[in-house]
Amino acid sequence: MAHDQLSLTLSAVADPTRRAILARLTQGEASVKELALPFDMSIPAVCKHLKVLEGAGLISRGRNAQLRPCRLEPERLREAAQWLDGYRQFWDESLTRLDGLLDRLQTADEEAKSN
Amino acid sequence: MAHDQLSLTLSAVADPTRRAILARLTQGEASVKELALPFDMSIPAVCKHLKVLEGAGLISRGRNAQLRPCRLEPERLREAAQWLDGYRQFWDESLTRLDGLLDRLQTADEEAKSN
DNA sequence: AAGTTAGTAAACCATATGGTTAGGTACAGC
DNA sequence: GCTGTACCTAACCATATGGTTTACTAACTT
Repeated sequence: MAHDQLSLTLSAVADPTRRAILARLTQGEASVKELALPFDMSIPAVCKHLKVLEGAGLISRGRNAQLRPCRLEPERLREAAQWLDGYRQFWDESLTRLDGLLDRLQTADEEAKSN
Repeated sequence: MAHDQLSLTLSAVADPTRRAILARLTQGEASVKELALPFDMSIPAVCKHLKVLEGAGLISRGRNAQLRPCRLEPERLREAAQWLDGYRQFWDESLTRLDGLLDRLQTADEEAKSN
């Protein structure tokens, strides 16, 4: 739908089947059949997921006889991670605020004990 | 569709309108009207995006008279960033391989010069 | 040459998504 | 109590998504 690269990457990776495929590919190249094995779904369905991943640039495909092995292409994941990094300060911030709250609670607790 | 938390987070964030809303909310709380302003789309459409973001736990909503202010909730973004971190080694690895390649090219170049 | 294996393409289907308009609810201010 | 503002719901529509089955192509095997 939206076809900017980041949206492409994120929506590709928003599907658990496709994330599992990526996880498998961290172990090394794999054929379509190998990739399909763990899933309770038809080979063409897996093919479609691979097309989505390839379209997002998250995998690339080779050729070896009648096999078309898939390989992980991590660059676009790096870009997505960079986008998320822009928000890191906000969860760090809430941790800081939580720490502050815990500090105040502890102080209050110690004051209560000392009374 | 897939309703595990990570899929919810990633598909919420896969839409550029919703990412823009999140970006706006890093500046602080905002009303629906304020959030809708930059977009060339109806208020109900923005409302739907807010529902998706809220459903994914990426924002929370308050109440102030007839306003229903939205506030960023970064925790789920942190979880998504953690998932992506699992792949960090792979883009680091390709950088390492690229570095190695550049090293070899440079060495070859220097050898060529010295001949 | 015939058969088998790996993968893709096409047609189809159900449901999800992202938008619209029209109409409703809740609160504030005169 | 009426009016305007802010927001939400409902109904609808077009397109996207995720799956199926069936049929095809390409390459290896015998």
